[in-house]
This record gives sequence, structure tokens and C-alpha cells, in this order.
Amino acid sequence: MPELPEVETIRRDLEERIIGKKIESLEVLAPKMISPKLKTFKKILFGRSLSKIERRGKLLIFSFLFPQTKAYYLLIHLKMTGQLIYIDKRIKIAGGHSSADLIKSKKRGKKESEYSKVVDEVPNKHTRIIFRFMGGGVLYFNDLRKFAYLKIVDSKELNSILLSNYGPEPLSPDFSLTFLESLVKKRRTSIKALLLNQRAIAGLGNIYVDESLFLAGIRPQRLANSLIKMEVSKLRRAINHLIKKAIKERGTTFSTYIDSRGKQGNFSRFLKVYGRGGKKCLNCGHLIVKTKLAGRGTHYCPHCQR
DNA sequence: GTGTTTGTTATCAA
DNA sequence: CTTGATAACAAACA
Repeated sequence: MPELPEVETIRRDLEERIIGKKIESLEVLAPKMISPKLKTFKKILFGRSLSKIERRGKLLIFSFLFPQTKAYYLLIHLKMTGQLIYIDKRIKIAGGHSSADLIKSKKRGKKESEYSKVVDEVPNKHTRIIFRFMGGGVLYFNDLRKFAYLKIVDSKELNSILLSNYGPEPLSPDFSLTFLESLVKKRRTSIKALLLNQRAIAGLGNIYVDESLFLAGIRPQRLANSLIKMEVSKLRRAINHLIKKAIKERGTTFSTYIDSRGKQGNFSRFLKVYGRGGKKCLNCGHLIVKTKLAGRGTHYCPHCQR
């Protein structure tokens, strides 16, 4: 599940490798995942040079050069299982078969299970869109569950999306103690639900929320407005620290996340509660509880968190 | 067939 | 209008 650190890792890698490249062709294998419709989508992107890659929360924003016409932006949201894999060299496809044919032949030739987990070769059966760049680079957009999307918007639409859907970035000065205190004070929901809300704070997902609450010693069920100043302060520091550290470690791979080079994230080694239900707390030895909260799997230590 | 996985949105209620 | 709770979506696996 790509959250802020995973999306940021992808953003940085792609920024390094594909800025300035021009789109030569597009292969859309899952038309439902894009908007506007295929014809318009292709028309806008064809021949465009990529000029910038930004991120807001978990959303990637690709900018292209539009010297003569009105500018458009490509938004990519990976949701749960989306991947962006960039391969520098052109993939050889024998006998002029399309990539779709290649995927089908692989599917026939190999057992289903071999392709069910993280896959390190592309294209594969979860490849939904292929961007080919002039000079040979290829960007593969994969998604096992087809939750992810690619959306082209103009600047007006972009601004309204960014303005209305996202709270402060956890690593920006806006994410201050004052901000978090006033946010928490006026909310009557669980602290976990609040942290998952992108309109409150941008970029946190289930993994980093559980980890942050553990580090801050706060139970996920606690009502946001019940936190005392010291707890809010601990929580802010925990979030800030974990997000920074996770970016440094190139994100967390729990099930399907891989970066744009096909590599797994190292932060998985530092997880203290997420995915550790029923195991001993690394701090105190009590058993980690796994329950359901805000519709999500929720992990915490009943002894360390109060 | 059932339950589980999660980021986001739709929907409904207050 | 806002907030909050919950279901729904999609696909695969145990």
C-alpha cells in the first residue's frame, strides 16, 4: 500500500530518470482506469515532454510542456496495489507481438501463483498502461486490483482538487504543534480515523498511522479531542520522525509495494505493530492486539499505548 | 463460498 | 455547509 513515503520514493526516482523525456506512444490495456476517454487521453499526452513530477499526499502530479496550448496535468493515484516501473532499455518483443499478447502467453505458460505476489518482470498480467518514451525508456503502470487511476486535468481542476482534498504535508512547517492541537480539539472521532483522513493530514495510511500511534504511546481508539497537549506533541513528533525515516529507507513493502526500479522498501524491518498481531511487543513483551477500527485492520500494544 | 486486505468515495444521518 | 459513520469498490488469496 503506497503511502506518502512510498509515493515519494517513486517520485524521486522517476524525477531523476524521466524528466525531459517525450512520450512516443501509449498502450492502454485497461481503459476504465483512465480519464478522459482513450482518444482524448492519447491526444493530450502524445508527443509531450515531461517537465515536472510533484506529489501531494499520495497523489502524483506529472507536468508536461505545452508551449502553444493550454496546460494539462496527469494525476496518478496508486491506491492499494498500483506500481510504476521504469525500464531504461526497450523491451524486445519477439515477432512483433503486442505486449498484451506477451502477457497472455506468459499466463498460459506459467502457473497462476508465480505471478500472484510481487513481480519483478514487466510487462506482466497486472500491467495496465505502458508509456514508451523517445529514446527507448518504458514506464509500466501495473495494478493488481484496478483501484488506481490516471486522470488528466487542467490547472483549474488541479487546483480545486488539491485545495479541497488535502490537509498539510506531515513534513511541512504547516504541520505544527499549533495546527495539530487545534485539529484534534475540534474532532469527535477516533484519533486513528482522523489521522487516516487526507483532508485533515495528507499522506498517512494504515501502516504509518498504526506505527505513529505506537511510537506516541496512544491507543488508536482514543477520541481525538481527549488527547492532552503532551500526547499531541508526542504524536506530531512520531509522525514526523517515522515519515522521514521511512522515506530514507525507501518505504515499506508489506505485500505488493515495489519502487520504480522494482525494489522493495526497507522500512518493513522497522515496523513495530503493523502486521504483528498476536506477536510480542518489541518494547514490553505483551501481545500486540489486532482489531478493527475505522473499517481498517488496527494493531496496537495495550501495555505501551494508553 | 467466506473473510480479509486498504485508499478513497458515495451515501446517509445529524 | 460540515462532520462522522459505514458500505462499496476491485481482485486475489487462505
